[in-house]
Amino acid sequence: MAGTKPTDAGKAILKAAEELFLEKGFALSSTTEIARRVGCNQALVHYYFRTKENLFQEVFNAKATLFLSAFLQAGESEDSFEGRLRKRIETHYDMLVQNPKLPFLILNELLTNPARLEAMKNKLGREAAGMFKGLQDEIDAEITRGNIRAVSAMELLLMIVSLNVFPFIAAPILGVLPGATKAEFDRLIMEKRKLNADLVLNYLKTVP
Amino acid sequence: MAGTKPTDAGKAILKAAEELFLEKGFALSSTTEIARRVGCNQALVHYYFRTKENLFQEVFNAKATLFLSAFLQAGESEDSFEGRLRKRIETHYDMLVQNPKLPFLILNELLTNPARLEAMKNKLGREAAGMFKGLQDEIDAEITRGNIRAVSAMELLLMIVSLNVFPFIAAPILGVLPGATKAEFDRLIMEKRKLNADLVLNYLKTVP
DNA sequence: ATTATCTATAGATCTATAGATAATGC
DNA sequence: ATTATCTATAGATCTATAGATAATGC
Repeated sequence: MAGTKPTDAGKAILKAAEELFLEKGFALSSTTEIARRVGCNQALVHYYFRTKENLFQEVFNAKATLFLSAFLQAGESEDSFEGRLRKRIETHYDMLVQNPKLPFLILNELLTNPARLEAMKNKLGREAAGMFKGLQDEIDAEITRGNIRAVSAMELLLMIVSLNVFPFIAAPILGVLPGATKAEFDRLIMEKRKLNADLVLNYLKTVP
Repeated sequence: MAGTKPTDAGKAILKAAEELFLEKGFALSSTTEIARRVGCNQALVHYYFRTKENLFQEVFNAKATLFLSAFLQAGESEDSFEGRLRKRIETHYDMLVQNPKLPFLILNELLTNPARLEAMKNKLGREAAGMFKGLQDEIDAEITRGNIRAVSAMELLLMIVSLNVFPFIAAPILGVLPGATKAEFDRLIMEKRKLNADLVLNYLKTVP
C-alpha cells in the first residue's frame, strides 16, 4: 500500500472512490482506476465492497444527505423569518463552497440512473414531506402578515437552489468566456453568498 | 429499415443518436443501442459516421450553438435596456422549454470530458468575447445613467442562466419532493418565464 | 485460523473494421 | 461500378470471482 496507514485499506479505497466519483461520476469511474489511485490491485476493491455499486452507494448516500439537510436544518436559532431564511440560504451556500463538485455528482447520477432516482424518492419521501410542509407554513404566516409577496415553498426553494447551485455546476464552463479570469470568478463566488440572499429577500419583500 | 424512408438511413441514425445522447449522455449511449433504435445493425452506424465521437459531435455542435446563441441574439428590436434584457431572458427560457434536455447534455459532456471543454473554448473564444463586451457596455451605460445598480456582465449572465436553466436540469429530481405534483411543476415552469425576468429586473432597478 | 492481498481469468460489454452480399444508378 | 447493408470478429475495456499466497491475531 502506498503511503496509507496499514490499518485500513478500506478507508483508502473509499476515499479514492469518492474523489473519482466526484470528478467523473459513476459510469466513467472504474474499479481499476480506483485501485490504481490507492496503489493496490483491483480485486481488493471488490474484496472490501463486493460491487462497484455498493461502493458508490456508500459515497453517494453520505453526500446526498449532506446536500439536502444543509438547507432546512440551519436558521433554527434566528427568530425572524427574514433572519432564518437568510441563514439557510447562506448555510446552504457555505456547504457548496466546501463541496463544489457535489451538485454535479448528485445531478449526474440521479438523471442518468432512474433506479437511483426511485431509491432516493422512497428514502426521502416522508422525511422531506415534513420539512417541506413546515417551510410552507412559515411562508404562509408571513404572507398573511403582509410582509412578503405570495409564493409557494417549491417556487422559493427552486429559486434559492438555482442561484446557489448553478454557479458551482457551471464553474468549469465559465472559464470558456474570455472576459472571465479565474480571479474574477473567485471574487464572484465570494460575493454571491450574500448577493443570492439579497436577491431572494429583495424579491420577497417587494409586495406587488 | 423499420418505418424509415429508404432515402436516408444516415438521417435516422442521427436522429436516434440525438435522442439517446440527450437522455443518457455520451458515455452511456452505445452505437449498439443507437442501431437497435434505428432497426439496423451496429456496423451501419460506423459506416455513416465512422466513429461514435464524430456522430456525437454532429449532435453536440448543433445543440450547443442553439443554446448559446439564444440569449444574445434576441432583443435587438427593443429600444430600451429593460425591454432588450427582458426579451433576451424570455427568449432564452423559450428555447429551454423547446429543448428541456439540452442543458443536461451540455453540462454533462463539458464536465466529464476536458477535451470537449477545451475544443469549445477555442471555438467560442473570440466570438463570445465580442458579445460579452457588447453586453458589458450596454450595462455600463445604464449604470452611468443611474437606472440600474452596478453589476458585471458575468454576474448578470450567471444570475439569468442559473434561474432559467436550473429548473430544467432538476426537473426529474423535483418529482422526489412529495408536495410536488406534476401539475404544480408544469404550472411553475409556465410562470417562471415571466417571473425570472421580473426577479432580475427588480433586482437591477433597486439601486442601493 | 482468520483476514488481507495478490494473480489470473471468465464473461460481458463496446468500438471499429474487414470482407461478403444486396441494392442502385448509369 | 458504386453505394448501402450485413455478418463476423479483433482488440480493448471493465466487473466480479476463484484460488493461491502472505500477514495477523490468538
